Amino acid sequence: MFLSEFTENQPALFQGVEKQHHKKLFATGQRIELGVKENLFQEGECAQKCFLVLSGNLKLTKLSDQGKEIIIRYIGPSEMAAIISVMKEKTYPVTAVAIKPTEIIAWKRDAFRHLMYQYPDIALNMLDMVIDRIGDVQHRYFELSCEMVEQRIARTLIRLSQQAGKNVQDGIYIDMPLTRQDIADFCGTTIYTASRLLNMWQKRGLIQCSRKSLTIMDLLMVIKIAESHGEQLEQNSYSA
Amino acid sequence: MFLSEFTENQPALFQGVEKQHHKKLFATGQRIELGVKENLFQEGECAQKCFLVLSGNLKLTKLSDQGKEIIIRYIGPSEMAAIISVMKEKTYPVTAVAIKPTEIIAWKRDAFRHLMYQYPDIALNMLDMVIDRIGDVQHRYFELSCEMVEQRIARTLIRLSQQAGKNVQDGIYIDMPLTRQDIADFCGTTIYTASRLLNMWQKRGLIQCSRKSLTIMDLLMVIKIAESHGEQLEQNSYSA
DNA sequence: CGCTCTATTGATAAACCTCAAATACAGTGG
DNA sequence: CCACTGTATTTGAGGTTTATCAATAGAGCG
Repeated sequence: MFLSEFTENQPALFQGVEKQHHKKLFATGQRIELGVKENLFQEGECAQKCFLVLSGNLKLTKLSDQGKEIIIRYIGPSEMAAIISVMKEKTYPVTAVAIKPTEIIAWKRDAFRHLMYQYPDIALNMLDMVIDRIGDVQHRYFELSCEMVEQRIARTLIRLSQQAGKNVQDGIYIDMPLTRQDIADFCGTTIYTASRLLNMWQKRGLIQCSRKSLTIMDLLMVIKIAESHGEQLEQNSYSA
Repeated sequence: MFLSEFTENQPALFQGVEKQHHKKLFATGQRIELGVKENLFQEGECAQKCFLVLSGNLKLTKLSDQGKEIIIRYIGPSEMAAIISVMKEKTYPVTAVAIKPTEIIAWKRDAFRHLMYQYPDIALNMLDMVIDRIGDVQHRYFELSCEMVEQRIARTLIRLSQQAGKNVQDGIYIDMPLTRQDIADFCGTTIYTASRLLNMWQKRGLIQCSRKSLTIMDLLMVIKIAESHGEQLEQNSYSA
């Protein structure tokens, strides 16, 4: 984790950081238009901020021209977002939605830039983080480009389980409120296809899902599907 | 452009940079496995490098498990690549192919990291650059997710014309050797579909293409296709 | 002028989206 | 606790886009 690492190594530096941030709490469902200058946390004076999630989860989404919502990623505790606000003048249309009560701290653009100038460690940490991000997006680009829906949904489940999975008696429970629409939007398919596949997997005992919960019972099998090179495992997916 | 900006503002700093880089020339078709430690520019001692293109063009690609090639991006003069090598220990499987004779300068991992520590401007410039990159990938992720092949190919042409376009008498000539396969790989379709569409556009006078050259005659119309919300302009694409 | 590699073109089929309709569910107020 | 209502999900049928396959044609090269 970026910040804690940093603060552990150099507690003195964090004093300065501490002074310049703002704490905020968002209720479930609350939306923050990251792209709108005047709207970022409702503080007109200096809206260009980046932030760190302390607790809860945010969903970062973007709306296409045709009204289709795409989920960029989910972020949870210890993850940062909106670094772009710090580096770029121009705004860009991304929305963050709290899917749980979420606590964040934010830095103003100039304060954060100043910090990075003053303490190159911060800049390098940011760079490191942003490069991880590129890896992620690029990987998902690949999946979309090469893989079939079945594999992509499987990967989505794996991804979610890595980020918000909790070991429970009968598998890995994904501790986030997710709709079918969310899952579909996260891997570039439709709610219908997602529904069909999830139900099939449930029948086969791979997962256990209801409206509000999702548990992976057989992770190995899900991984197998994600990594199958497109060939059908067992029966045809769309039959039965 | 990152480096020139930097050198103009602080010529003294560049002296240090100058000393620590390596110049290399690649012939057309030469491949560089960026992911293989021992192979990056054939200098085993310290393979983790990032580089800047001085002249020519490189194609950055990644091979999928199923053998499908995906083009990550093309880079030309003044663009950097492989920053990931500087920030991450782990290697990752990307290949750069020179599609023209290409001259680059490279920095060793440690040298570049040191530079960034010493001169935060460099780190911030890198951060800025990497964030631009995220924007690009993310945008292409969107396109793949929401748009039809026709629009994506149109966007690819626009993108290429922005990067390597030269104004000529009858349009914008794209100054890069591109095969149909390249165009297909760049926007996530097949050579067949790309061929069909390009030929159709040629018949309609939008572009002029042969095996080795590609000229956009009617950029406005290409933009219109790229931004059409999926509805057919004129006849059905696959007929005629 | 054969040989190889790339491009074209037609036919076919697969994957998946779209639409419509039915059903299940969660929350709410009585 | 139950009926009610609005939303989320499921499911089927049909259609579209685009990949795949196969075969041919063309370009460049020694």
